[in-house]
Amino acid sequence: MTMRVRFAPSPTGALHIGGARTALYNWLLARHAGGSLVLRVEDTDRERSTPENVAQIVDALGWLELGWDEGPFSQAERRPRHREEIDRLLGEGHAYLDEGAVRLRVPDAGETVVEDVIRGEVSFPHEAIDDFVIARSDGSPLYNLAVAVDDRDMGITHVVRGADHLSNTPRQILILRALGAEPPVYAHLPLLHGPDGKKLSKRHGAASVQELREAGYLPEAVRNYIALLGWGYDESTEFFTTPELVERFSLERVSKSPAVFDEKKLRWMNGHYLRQLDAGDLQQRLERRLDRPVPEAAVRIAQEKMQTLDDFWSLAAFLVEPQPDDPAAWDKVMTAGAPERLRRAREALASAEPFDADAVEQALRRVVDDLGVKPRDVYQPVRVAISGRTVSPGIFESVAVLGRDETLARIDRALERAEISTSAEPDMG
RNA sequence: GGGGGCGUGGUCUAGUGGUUAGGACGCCGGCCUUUCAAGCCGGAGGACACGGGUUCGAUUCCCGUCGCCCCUACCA
Repeated sequence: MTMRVRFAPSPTGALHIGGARTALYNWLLARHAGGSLVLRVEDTDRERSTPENVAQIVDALGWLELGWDEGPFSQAERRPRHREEIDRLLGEGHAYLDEGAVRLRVPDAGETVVEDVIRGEVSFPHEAIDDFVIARSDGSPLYNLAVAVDDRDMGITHVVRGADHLSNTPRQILILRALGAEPPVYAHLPLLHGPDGKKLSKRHGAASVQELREAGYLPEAVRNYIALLGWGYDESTEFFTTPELVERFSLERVSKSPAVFDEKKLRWMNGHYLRQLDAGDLQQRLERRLDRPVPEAAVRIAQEKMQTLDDFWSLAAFLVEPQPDDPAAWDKVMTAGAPERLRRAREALASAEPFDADAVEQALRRVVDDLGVKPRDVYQPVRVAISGRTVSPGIFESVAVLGRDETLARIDRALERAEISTSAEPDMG
């Protein structure tokens, strides 16, 4: 029997990183087994489900490059089908009316056992399960009923979802059995928690896929990172290409304990992916994102220090157009001796030939030697003069990319300012 | 309250009845006679939640306790 899995988000909000991970695991399983992934939108809560949220989820999956084979199906649209089964359950005595609502008859004794791939056998005593409602008094079907009917109708072989559904599973099995169907294989993934240990919610930083995208993360990095939230392959491998993930992922190795989303590690991993991109590709992604052309040379030298796409602008905007000074950077670097060192740097750069990173480096090192100062005493004023900040791509590369004319012009402007501020504060050194 | 799940350094994880408990992020320090969120090197940090067992020996098996989470809705 070929594997059929499903991703069944409820469109009551944006797709969270936890949902994204569930989608990824299902996708990996389907790809690995040559089976199918069904996208089913569980929108039977008409109060909270919105078309905008559905669109957002579809969009997020698209960005993550997690395609599906069938769907998206709307659970709400399958209501007539659910109704049929509810009537059948009623007719066969498996369910009964209670103040208009329909309740499933749950045996008083015994237990229902969930065979979970990740957690083993989990038993639920029937005494702890009430005759639960499967249809509202207006006739509309409820979650557990809809899920059970849909999973069976759609031929789902493996239900892979968050552990928050484990307690609902015996109810779904009870419905399935009353319908005369065999339950699928279940696998309940460990939940994702926020840094405070609580269930992940909007309050926990960049928790939605949209926010991750806006923050400048790469879909391939996000996939790699979330794959590792609840799963590990061996004792040291951290990076997996998507084909490797398809090949190596297995439910048996999924862990049981909840994980916490750590954006710091995602940043690190994203930086690694960013550095592997070829400059042209990165340039295209940046231009699409910033909606403006950016020079390839600037992309090339910024690449080695970026961790997110968003970092590009703060790191290299000065290469695209003049940037205002960061006052703190100015104060820190433009001390009493700075103007003299800047003047010497200007002089050396004026005659550097050709104006490339090597020549710039030689020129500036000569200034350092001649003055007998520390390298940073020369480099930092130059850096602040051209970029306005204490952080930038490599200084020699930055100067070379900026070009001689622009570099000299910016140093001149800095010199003017430095002289004004130095004479205004004669005591400063 | 009832039922269920989970518990390896701050975080993600590997692992086994006998290991110096491995890797990664983060953190700290050094190097790159330049900043740095990059790179390289080094370091601190865990007696594997706690208490009992079983065992020659338990992080690994059993029981209990505690903690956290989930379900217990005419939400999903």
